[in-house]
Amino acid sequence: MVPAVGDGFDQRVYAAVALIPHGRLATYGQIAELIGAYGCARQVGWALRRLPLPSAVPWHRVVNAQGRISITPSREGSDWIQRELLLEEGIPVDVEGRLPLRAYRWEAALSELDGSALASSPRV
DNA sequence: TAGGTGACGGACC
DNA sequence: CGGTCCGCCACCT
Repeated sequence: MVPAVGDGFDQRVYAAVALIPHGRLATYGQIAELIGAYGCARQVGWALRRLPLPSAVPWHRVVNAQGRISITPSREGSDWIQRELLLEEGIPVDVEGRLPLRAYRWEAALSELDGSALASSPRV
């Protein structure tokens, strides 16, 4: 169903992030590509920034492609909260935000996309 | 309207 | 490894 209000972008980002399994990780670019917005990793970051906390969306499972939590003052602490949440899920995170992305990276399966809000993406 | 900014990514050095 | 640069695109002066 198409969202009644607003830009579907944020909604699609949240829908994609919601698919990330517990204890697994995805990158901003990965989420972007997943919703048919290849190259729009930054926009994914902004969408998560607009996410009111606390949230049911597992936003903490999204990290950058360099395998580290994006730590910046503009997040006003949500970056450290992200580290805490990941540690709780069993993912070892460096004090500098570095983590073993290769080992915990989530590979999205087409079967998981079917029927989700992502289906509204243009067919290739 | 123009220009600076950023929860990014990839190429280079 | 780490540091820079550049392309990217929506936001915010």
